[in-house]
Amino acid sequence: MKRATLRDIAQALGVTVATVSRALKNYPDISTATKQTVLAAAERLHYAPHPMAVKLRQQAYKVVGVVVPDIVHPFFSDVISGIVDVMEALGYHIILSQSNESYEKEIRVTQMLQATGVDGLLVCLSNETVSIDHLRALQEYDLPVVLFDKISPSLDASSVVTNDFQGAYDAVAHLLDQGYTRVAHIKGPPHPENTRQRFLGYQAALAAYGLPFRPEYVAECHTVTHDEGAAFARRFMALTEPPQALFAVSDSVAIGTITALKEAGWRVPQDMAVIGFSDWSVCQMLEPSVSSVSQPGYDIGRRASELLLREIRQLREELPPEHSRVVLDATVQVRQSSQRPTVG
Amino acid sequence: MKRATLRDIAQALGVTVATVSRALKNYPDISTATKQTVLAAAERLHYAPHPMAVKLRQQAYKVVGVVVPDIVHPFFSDVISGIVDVMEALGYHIILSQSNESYEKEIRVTQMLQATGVDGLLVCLSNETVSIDHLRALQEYDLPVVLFDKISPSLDASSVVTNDFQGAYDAVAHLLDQGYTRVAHIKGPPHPENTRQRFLGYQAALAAYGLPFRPEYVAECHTVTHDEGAAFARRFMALTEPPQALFAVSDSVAIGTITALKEAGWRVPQDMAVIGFSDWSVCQMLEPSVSSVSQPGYDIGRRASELLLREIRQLREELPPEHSRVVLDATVQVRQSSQRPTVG
DNA sequence: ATCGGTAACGTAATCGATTTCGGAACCCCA
DNA sequence: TGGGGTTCCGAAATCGATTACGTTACCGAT
Repeated sequence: MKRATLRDIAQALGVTVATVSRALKNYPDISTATKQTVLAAAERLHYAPHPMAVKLRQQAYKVVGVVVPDIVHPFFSDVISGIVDVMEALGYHIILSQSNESYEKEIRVTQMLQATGVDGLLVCLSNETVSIDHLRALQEYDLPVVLFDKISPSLDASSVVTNDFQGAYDAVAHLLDQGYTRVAHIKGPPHPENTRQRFLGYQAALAAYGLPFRPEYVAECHTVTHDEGAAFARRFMALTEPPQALFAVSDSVAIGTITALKEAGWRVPQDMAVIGFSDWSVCQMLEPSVSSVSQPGYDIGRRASELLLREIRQLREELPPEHSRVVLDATVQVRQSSQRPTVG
Repeated sequence: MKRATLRDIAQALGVTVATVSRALKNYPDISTATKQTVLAAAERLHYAPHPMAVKLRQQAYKVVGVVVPDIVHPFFSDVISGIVDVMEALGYHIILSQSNESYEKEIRVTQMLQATGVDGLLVCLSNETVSIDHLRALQEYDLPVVLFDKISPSLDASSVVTNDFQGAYDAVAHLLDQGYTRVAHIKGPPHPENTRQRFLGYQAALAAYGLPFRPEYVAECHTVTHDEGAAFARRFMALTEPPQALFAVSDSVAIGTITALKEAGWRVPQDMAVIGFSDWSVCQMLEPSVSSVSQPGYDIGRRASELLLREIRQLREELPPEHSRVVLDATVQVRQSSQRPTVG
């Protein structure tokens, strides 16, 4: 079965395509009688507008591109879910690409997205990304770009991120509020701004509570994995004065430390309290349940989508584009692993 | 900066758009000299073909639609990842939609995808879906559809699924091989074919090992959650002759049972062995680590994509469409929760 | 001088929908 | 009877790129 075109309807009724088009769009200067017959014929012939013909005319695609480093990651699943919900409600579709944390591939996919026709782009930069010229190039051609999660301050664009500093600060404050004075931190690699902010939040909390910064209580990850967490936990346990509590840059690292602590016969939280970052769903299922800082992934997706849609609208109305930088709070989820037993 | 069109180049060089088009596509009947100047001008004016104009002419969009019940689900993340990898390699993009396990929404999004212009569709049916008329309608208009995971035998289309029967059979056989004779099963609701197959695999394994089917050892979930697993575990423990091992329809249910068992002072696997289904990444992190049957999500995505691309190709070459039904094996991941201690 | 051949490019239709600019037919009223 | 105003619709341009079909000019051959 072939789809009918405007011409098919026009020929069937002995009118022109112009009339058919206007009748279908309910223009006032088409008689009611004609509209009725056109509508009937459209129904009968299974008419549906040809999507590309419309998009060519309208110069609007109702599609936005989304680039994430890794689709298989619960945080990005949340973000994507938020994006889809907002976009779908307004009749937009999303095209999904992943950069695999590769700078090269990020360039490739953004260019492919532009070439395939999108009204805008939502991008989370890869960890490898250093220059953002490829995104500037898109903006030069009037393609709005909104960054989320991993952003670059050097790109003049809207962005939505988690308040990593505040989340880290709150996590450490939660530990300090319980009377701990020796709190360690396993930080991420220096480059992604996010993990650097978590480290700064850790430092700021210590300072706010009048505690000294002790370098022997800080370890720096390279791979940010379970195993690295375990290794650092063993290092901390070997200290003459081990920390009482630990804030880890990610949940995988936090869980790794807990595994190592338990293997060494240390109890969590009695012998060491632990809190992670990201609030993976596994945190609730572990024994003990793991405290963590939850990032508002779904909301990040929503807000980023709204900003992008606003810029698309402004562009169509030839208004100057407004950029906003949104920072969403992270919230501490207190569970067993960081609850200090009532001090005797 | 505005993107240049063929006409811009043509006017700049005093030739026609036809010449420019052919020069850019390296047609033999264009002189080398002309090709050079056209290429140079194209470069200079930042020419890029207008995507919609090309797609309108070619009647091919290089885009496929993907419909899943729920984006925020590790299994579907895996599938999507496989789809993206295959599609991107061939220059195809994917448009992502979710049905939220709603039949109504599944109809809406499939129609929207057709209307927005895709070359084909990859669909995982929602649990609510009863009729598949909406997919038949797509096929009527020569839009290839490939189903995966949740499929419908009544649709004449290619499909890719996990061998739930075999996975369940192997899981139960793994338990029986260790000498257990009283093995319980927490089954899913009757409707999705997948969970029914797991139940059938359970029964088949019992029969193959010459063991009776004992109705008191079977419980049926409605919500398929952690809490339901816990409740059924308590029921099994209360039996005068409790089962020695348990096969759960999902990991969340399996983990729920383990929680309840531990709360009641039962040890896993010593007092009851447990194995789940899906192999979520949390299984490796729990204490004890949880055995499970892993579904090949990434491969399902890959195979489904390949089948869809084949049908798209066949359609373009006016060949009769070939349908294939692929069934991929699930593999048992044996961990601590199902390893019988050496019997004394 | 004429013909056939070919290299190199132009003309125009096409994909399907939208929209601007008219234009015919009709009515009303002076 | 003729000017002005509606009503309703057609003609044609437009969005860019692609391509079947011509056409021109120039070559060597007869």
